[in-house]
Amino acid sequence: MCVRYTVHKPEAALEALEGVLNAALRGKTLLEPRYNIAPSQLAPIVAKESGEPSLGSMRFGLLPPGDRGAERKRALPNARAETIAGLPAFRAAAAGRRCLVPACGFYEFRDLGTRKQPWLFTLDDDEPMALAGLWEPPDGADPPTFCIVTTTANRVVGEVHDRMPVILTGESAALWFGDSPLNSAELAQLTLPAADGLLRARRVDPYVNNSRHEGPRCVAPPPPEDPELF
DNA sequence: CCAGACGTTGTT
DNA sequence: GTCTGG
DNA sequence: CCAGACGTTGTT
DNA sequence: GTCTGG
Repeated sequence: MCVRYTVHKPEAALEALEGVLNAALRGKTLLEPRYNIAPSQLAPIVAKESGEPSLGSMRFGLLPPGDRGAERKRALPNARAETIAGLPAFRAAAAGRRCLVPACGFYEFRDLGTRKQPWLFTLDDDEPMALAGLWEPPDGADPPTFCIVTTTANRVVGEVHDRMPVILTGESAALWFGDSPLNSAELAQLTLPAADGLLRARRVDPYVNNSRHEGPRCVAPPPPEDPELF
C-alpha cells in the first residue's frame, strides 16, 4: 500500500522531475513542504495538460469514471499495477492519464496489535522520487483526483508490508509519462518493485499516525520513551 | 434490454 | 464490527 | 493508511 | 465507463 507520503522538499522534487522529463513544468509554483499527505487531501501532481508537463493540484483518492456524478463516490487511493489495464475503474486512466506523484518518502505502518508503528521509506540517497500515478478529470465542482499505483514489496519494505508504491527513476518516469498506452510487457517492466539497495527505512514518531498532523515531527525519529524494537 | 456493482487496503 | 474524514 | 464516529425511536 | 446478472 501507499496511502501516506511526504513531499517535504518540493522544490527539489520538481527540479528532479524537470530534469528527468527534460522540460520545464507549466504552472510551476512555490509549494509548501508537506509531511503527511493522506487520502482526500490536495497534493501536487505532474500530469499532461494540452500535451505539456504541468504541475497541478489534485485530490488524493481516484474517483472512478463510473462514480461520476454519483451521490455516493468511492475514492480509491491505490491501484494494483497487476490489474490496472483490465479493470473498468482504472483502464481508461492507465491508457491515457498516467501521472507522476512527486514525493520525498512514503510511510508504512506495522501492526503491533496495540499500536501502529510508522516507518518512513526514502531513497537511499534521500533524493526525491516520483511515484507512478493515475488521474481522473474534475467531476462537477470536485477537483481532479489521483491514485498511486502499487506493486509487490521489495525486501526492504517487505519487513513492514507486502505492497509498495511503484517508484519511477530516470528513464522509467519518462516512459510512464508517455502519451501512448503501454503494452503489457512495458507495463510489467515499469511497475517492478524498486531494487532493495535503492531504499532506506527509518522508524518515525507515531505523531504521523494522525493524518491531521503536519510538519517535521512526522519524519523525526521516535521519542526515546518509545522503547520497543519491533 | 436495464439495474447494479465495480476498484483499494487490511485481515498473526 | 464498519464506515467516513483526513 | 490511521483515527474516530457510529444508530433508532419517541419525547419536549 | 464497462462488466455481470437477470
